Amino acid sequence: MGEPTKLKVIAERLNLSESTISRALNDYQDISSQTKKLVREAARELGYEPNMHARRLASGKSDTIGYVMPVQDGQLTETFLGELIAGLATSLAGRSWDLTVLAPNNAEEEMEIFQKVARTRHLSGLVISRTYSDDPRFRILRDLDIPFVSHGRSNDCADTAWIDVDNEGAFAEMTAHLAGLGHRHIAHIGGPPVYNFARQRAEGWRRGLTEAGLAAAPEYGETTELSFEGGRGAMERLLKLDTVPTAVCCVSDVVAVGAMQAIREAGLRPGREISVIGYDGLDLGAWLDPPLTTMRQPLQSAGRMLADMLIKLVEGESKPCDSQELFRASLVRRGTANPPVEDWPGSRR
Amino acid sequence: MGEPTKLKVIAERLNLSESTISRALNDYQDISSQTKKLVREAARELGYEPNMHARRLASGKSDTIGYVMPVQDGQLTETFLGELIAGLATSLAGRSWDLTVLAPNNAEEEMEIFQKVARTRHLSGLVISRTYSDDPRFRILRDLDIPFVSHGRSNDCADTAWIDVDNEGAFAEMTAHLAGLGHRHIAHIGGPPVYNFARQRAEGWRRGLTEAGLAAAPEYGETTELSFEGGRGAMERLLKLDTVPTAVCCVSDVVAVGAMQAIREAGLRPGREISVIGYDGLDLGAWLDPPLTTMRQPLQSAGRMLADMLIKLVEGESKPCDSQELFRASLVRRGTANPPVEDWPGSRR
DNA sequence: ATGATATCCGAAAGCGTTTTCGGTTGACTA
DNA sequence: TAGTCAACCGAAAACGCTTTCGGATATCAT
Repeated sequence: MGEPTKLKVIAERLNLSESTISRALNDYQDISSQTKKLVREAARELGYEPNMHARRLASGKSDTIGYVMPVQDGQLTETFLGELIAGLATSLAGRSWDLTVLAPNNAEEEMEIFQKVARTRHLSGLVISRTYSDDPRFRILRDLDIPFVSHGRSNDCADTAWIDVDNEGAFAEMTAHLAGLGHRHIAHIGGPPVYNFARQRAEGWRRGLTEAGLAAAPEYGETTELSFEGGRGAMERLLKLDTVPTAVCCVSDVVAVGAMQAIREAGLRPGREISVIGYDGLDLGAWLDPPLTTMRQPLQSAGRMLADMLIKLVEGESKPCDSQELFRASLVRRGTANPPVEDWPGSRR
Repeated sequence: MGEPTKLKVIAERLNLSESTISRALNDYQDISSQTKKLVREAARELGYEPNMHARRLASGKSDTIGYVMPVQDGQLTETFLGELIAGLATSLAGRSWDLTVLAPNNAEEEMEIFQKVARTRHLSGLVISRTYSDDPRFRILRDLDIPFVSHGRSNDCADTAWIDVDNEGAFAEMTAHLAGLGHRHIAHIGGPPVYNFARQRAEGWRRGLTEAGLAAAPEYGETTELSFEGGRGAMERLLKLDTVPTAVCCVSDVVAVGAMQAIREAGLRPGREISVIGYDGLDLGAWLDPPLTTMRQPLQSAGRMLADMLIKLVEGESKPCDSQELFRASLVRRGTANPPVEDWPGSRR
């Protein structure tokens, strides 16, 4: 109730000037620690909260970063968005920065947002996600001189800031796990190679094969949409091959669930005749029968880390190329990855 | 590159005063339409974007609303957060308002946020979600005189703005559907009654029963956490009853999936011996075997509507009690709701 | 005592808008 | 022709803070 207290009333109450109050609160070095204490107490008593618009106008800083939501081509956004945004917001709130969310509906709108940010500088930096192998945003944001960090890499990220999971390592490990169980016919259902993570995961699968001394048959490298139907369709194709694989590495849990369905529809059982491993660590995988073996990446902390990185970039405390962090994903053993069964495919092999 | 153009340069270029430029761009009535056109053209040519901090300071408005994320007690947030936030953001962007996300870690922090918003008015309004039956936030926000809309109702929402789905109607319909299929023993696995939607859904189930001329046996009204394990546990209890229900209405899809698992573990098949209907319309339900019958609510537009409502409230164009919108959920027929099987439970009944 | 140095604080000029108020035109009425 | 009234625009004061610069006082060595 009543007017919010501003610097002026604190100044009058303490018989000091507004500028002194301001500098005291901002911990300037040329204010005696005694007056600082006085000012801080008075500010607390009076319930002072700085007017952020005035502050931002005067200082030229915005203390705000923007999270650019993935363009809504699919609806693959669901899972991690909540956690990521929450992580960003809490980390920023700790330093009394703000998070604003941008939701471009297409690449064009996204570009307009970038342009506007570049002109007005009303956002100090951006977080982008869902990166493409060939992602023009990296170049553009660099050219526009907008500080940014990406959740995921691209071809063009050598000297930008990013965090990512070691997709290739994860899929190499996944493949090794299957090979270790005795599988010799290990296929891969990958995602559209425009996504950088899809390309990396396919690469990891190939590396895993060669490291296990197995050949990467080209017909075992399927590619499909990141959806249930995509996974099912790809698996159906694999099931028609002369030598049906006994194990499949899937680019995502959702795709893996689709693959499982196709396996069931072929009269087989996932985890017996054909092992399946997914990726994402979604809870829903555990609810299936049998529960889906998968790999989980640390997502809860990703938001926080992105925020911290970006703030440091904005404040000039670090350089983009020093802000690159690779996480490892870890195998979650559930029910769909087992040794191959002896008597199958039987007559066909 | 270079300095962003401000009012001054437009003024100098057109030999007009800054104030005229400002009023022309803001479509004041006391500027001739001719100069307005001139000004607008010049502004476009020069790539003018108003400095929002200056604007907000001068006007005293913030043109920003805050979305308060649900406190992270569980992780039930996942599904709808992305869509909701996207809806909010796009709708706001259309009017060049901003969306900032607040992520309190507990009720205390949430309260601090409210206090701060009340003092500084740096956010023009708030959107809250995940409402409780007994939700103190409604009173507090009203007392603090902060414009807000809620996604979900509460006991105390008679004269506040909200949008919600007709939970009671949905579960009455769901129950009627099962009764129409011939079921006479219809149970309900509900959520914690602190959540208003959980209470409403339980109520809808009861109403559906009485409208179908069936009695609501108290032991058929289960209550549990909103999780897979919760659903499984509740279903296990129902399976131990003397008269096992032949159909179950579940408060959410996730709970329903848990219930299906319990049914399977009992050697029965969901959709045959025991029908199951969930709620939320999650995609994952369609991936199960058999696919889960459920009810879907319109979520994609909820964000947009919340934003529109709140803006109108802030601008004084409407009153809270006139901003109440009830959506209907619609049945998604899939595989788990069928007529009861004749010969079951057989000997036990 | 004299200057040199620190230490602390006030004055004042911004930051880029918005918005009120009054003044200048010209047209229109009487 | 004088007066009235719109229509249109400029001047100037906010909005609440930050930040530079210089001035005052006190401290110290010379």
